[in-house]
Amino acid sequence: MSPQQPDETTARGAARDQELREQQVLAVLPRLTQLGNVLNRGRLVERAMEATAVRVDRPAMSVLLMLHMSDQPLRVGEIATRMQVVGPHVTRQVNALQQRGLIVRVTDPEDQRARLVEATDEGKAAAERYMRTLVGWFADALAGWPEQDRQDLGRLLGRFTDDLTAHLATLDDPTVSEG
Amino acid sequence: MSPQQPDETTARGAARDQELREQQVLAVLPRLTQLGNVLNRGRLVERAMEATAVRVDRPAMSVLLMLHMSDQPLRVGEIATRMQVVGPHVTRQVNALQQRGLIVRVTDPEDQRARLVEATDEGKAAAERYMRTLVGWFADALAGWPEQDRQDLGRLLGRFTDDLTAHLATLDDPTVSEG
DNA sequence: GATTACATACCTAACGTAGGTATTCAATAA
DNA sequence: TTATTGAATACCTACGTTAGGTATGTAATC
Repeated sequence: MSPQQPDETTARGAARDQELREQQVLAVLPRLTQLGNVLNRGRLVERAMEATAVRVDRPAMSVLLMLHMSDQPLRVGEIATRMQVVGPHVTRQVNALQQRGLIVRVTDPEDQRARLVEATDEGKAAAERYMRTLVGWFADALAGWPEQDRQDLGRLLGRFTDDLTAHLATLDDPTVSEG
Repeated sequence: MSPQQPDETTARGAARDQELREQQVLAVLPRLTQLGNVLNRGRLVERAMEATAVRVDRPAMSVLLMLHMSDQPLRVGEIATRMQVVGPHVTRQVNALQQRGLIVRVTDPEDQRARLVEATDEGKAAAERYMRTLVGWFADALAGWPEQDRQDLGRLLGRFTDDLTAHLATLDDPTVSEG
């Protein structure tokens, strides 16, 4: 600790700060793993579908939700982009949803190569029920939290995701600087 | 808003509070999805293995990390429990790690039904390199954060995971009350 | 004619389930 | 006390399922 400068601006201070961050990350990493386990292997989606009598599989529900949140018909490619998956994956799910009558495909009048995917009334109702159930569960889990903590969680989680995404991008492409 | 009581204790206040929570959850859910995508499909694990010249697949690395963090040999069943997976899955990964010389299996002298899995020197070094790389990335991503935010993220993420796990458990088994 | 938007067919990774073998434990018979 | 035997435990092997990706074909557009 230099007597001239605050600790953080000295070389030793920066090193100690980095070490502190690494300690904190070491504590957070298992939490992230655990959270992933709860969300994926806890069959959260499957249980919500059971509770709301919607019987499609997980990625299909994901497509249906995407449509529901967009409030307008979407192209297959647009759905794929928003879900960050490749086209054929969406095509499969759209096929399944169509067979169950939850969506319809119409050729885009503006470009006949493209298909517009739109939820049917039944599809919209199913998505709405499903989402209410899921959101209700999460909201209940947070019911005992102080308002400030709930706000902070949303804020920090969002920033964390963004910063992590940005930082990982720089590992691939070092010409991009992180704002 | 009753003039007699603070809003939160009235029926209308509680309903509004619930609605507020649901709004906040609606904002958080996409973030969780996005975070899951970054962590899983961002091939984070694969890239860290590439960077540290460890070439096993993801679940195998997960087993190796588990061993590394325990600082002592573990049984196959114990690894499975800690990873929240079934035994055969661990067996597969242990087989792969053994073939690459990163771990050894020895019969547990205290119970010859069981196998103790222990990292070799090479395995320990690989796990250490891998973890340093990964933790470094996360720590760098959080480098610009105020110290308070980093602390809060760890705290809230941990509590969120715990509360969510507990709440989901009550959905299966309503006899359990949530502390 | 080149490109775009989608569909179809096939492949892979990360699990899970089913069922088998080797070892231990606990109860009973000799 | 020792031998026996049924049940439980710990693991392994084989196979199925799910959520994605890759490669390639076809129709519409530029």
